[in-house]
Amino acid sequence: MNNQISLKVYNSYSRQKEAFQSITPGHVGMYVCGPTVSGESHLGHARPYITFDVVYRYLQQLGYKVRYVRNITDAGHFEEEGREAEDKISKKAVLEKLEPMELVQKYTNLYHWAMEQFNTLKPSIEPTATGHIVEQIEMIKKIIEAGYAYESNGSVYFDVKKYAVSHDYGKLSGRVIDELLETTRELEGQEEKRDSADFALWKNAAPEHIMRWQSPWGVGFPGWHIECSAMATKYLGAEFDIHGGGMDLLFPHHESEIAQSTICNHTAPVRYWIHNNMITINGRKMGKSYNNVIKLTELFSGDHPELSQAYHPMVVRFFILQSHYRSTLDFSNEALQAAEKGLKRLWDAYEKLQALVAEPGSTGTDAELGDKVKKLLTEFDEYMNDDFGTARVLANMFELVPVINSMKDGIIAVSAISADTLEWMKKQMKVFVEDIFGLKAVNEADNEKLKGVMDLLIAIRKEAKTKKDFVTSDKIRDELARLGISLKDEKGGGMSWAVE
RNA sequence: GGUCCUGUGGCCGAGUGGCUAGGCAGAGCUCUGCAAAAGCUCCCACAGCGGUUCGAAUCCGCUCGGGACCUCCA
Repeated sequence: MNNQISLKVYNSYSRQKEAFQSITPGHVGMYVCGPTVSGESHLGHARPYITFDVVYRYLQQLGYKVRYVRNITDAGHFEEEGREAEDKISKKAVLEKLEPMELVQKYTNLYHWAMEQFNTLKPSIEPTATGHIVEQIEMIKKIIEAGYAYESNGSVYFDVKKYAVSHDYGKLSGRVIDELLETTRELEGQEEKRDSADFALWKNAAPEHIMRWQSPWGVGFPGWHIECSAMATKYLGAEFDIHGGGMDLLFPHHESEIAQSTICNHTAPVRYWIHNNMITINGRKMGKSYNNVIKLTELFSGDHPELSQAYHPMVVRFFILQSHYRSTLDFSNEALQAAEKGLKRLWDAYEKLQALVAEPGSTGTDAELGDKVKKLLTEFDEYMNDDFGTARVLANMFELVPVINSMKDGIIAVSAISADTLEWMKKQMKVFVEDIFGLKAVNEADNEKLKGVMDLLIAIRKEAKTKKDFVTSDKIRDELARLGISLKDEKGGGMSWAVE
């Protein structure tokens, strides 16, 4: 609990790191913008979910009871405001000859599957937009009553100009309201708005719309910002601690959320806005409009022209953790392959560490080494508390790797560090590697039968080696390698194996 | 065009006034029947030009390059 007071997070709203203090002591409310399930998730989507998964895990590690709300946008927003009276989901449903909800279900399932591959924890609540139409309508009503929204031709718009008179519209995204008001766009349907900066709370639905609901303003569907405001308010209250999402949502999505919720609830909704940066490919943001999307299914199977091989979900997770969440992260095969090897090295050492046994009562024969280890371990907490510095923690872990390997190989005696330090290292590594970073073994290896077979093969190979029958010993190792099982001789005559 | 971010060694990426980041790749050595793994050592970078400072990759200015948002977007 001591760490709770030293956590600092970068708040996009103030543009600086702030000491984190939850509204309700011991509790944290966190809302993260979830996926629009009108298509498959891609590598770019993986970043926020893994980033905020680590935030979620870390807050819990600090002793907070966290309510983590991550929505599913299944209501389909219009393609481009006012231009096409057609929502994404209904459009694609026609193409694929599926019911809208069937399509939504398909991609929701796929998304859940991918999240499971990444070993992300499930959110506390995963509300859907279609399940909260009533709440959204109620919220819009309140905004109209307050005088900050108006109805126009069956649609409802938020009055940005009026809001800006008394509120700081544009602060989060660094927008200047006058400039926004000047922006003139020749868009169809724009005449419904009093001002081009206004945004839709409710859109009247053209007859071809499949997803449509009855409202006080006629048949239509909710605007694309209101669902988050409505669901966050419902499950986290008028004011809550953390709102997360990608930086590309800063404007207009999150800016609009602030405006809506502020009018409706008479308070700014969010204490800490946290935004992750983009994953780029060849220096360019990954996104549909750039035609450079690598879907998660493709990433895991290697089936994409940009990919020279398949990448395991844990490799991707590790790759993302190796950079700071607020920096752009550039995808390349080289970088992913480096991550793959790095993760293997780290994980191997991690497993070796857990198998080390301390000498009871040992106080450590190498004080310098002991101090170094303790310093590296202490910094885990320090770095995480400094705006979730996962990359720096990993760097420290890699500094521990040679120490661990040397102990395993007997180059350094286990007793070089005290029993207490070793125990702490084992525990601290476990907490960070598994509990906070959410990493797990890449290969699902060991079942009992395979283990039995391997024990047998190892025994035969040992015998052969003793007899200098290297033909047999090499045959065993080489044939296993062909099957994807690596067998390694170790110092002291032992052998270890792993499924690659 | 406006707003903002950014430019680190072969590649990826931390860091941010003085102290080796780290990973991957590469070179050498040790260990080893061979191999793999592992250990040790080397490769010591911060776009360019000025300025501030005892001292700058880190602060300021300019130049050049890259990017994000301003429209759906993680």
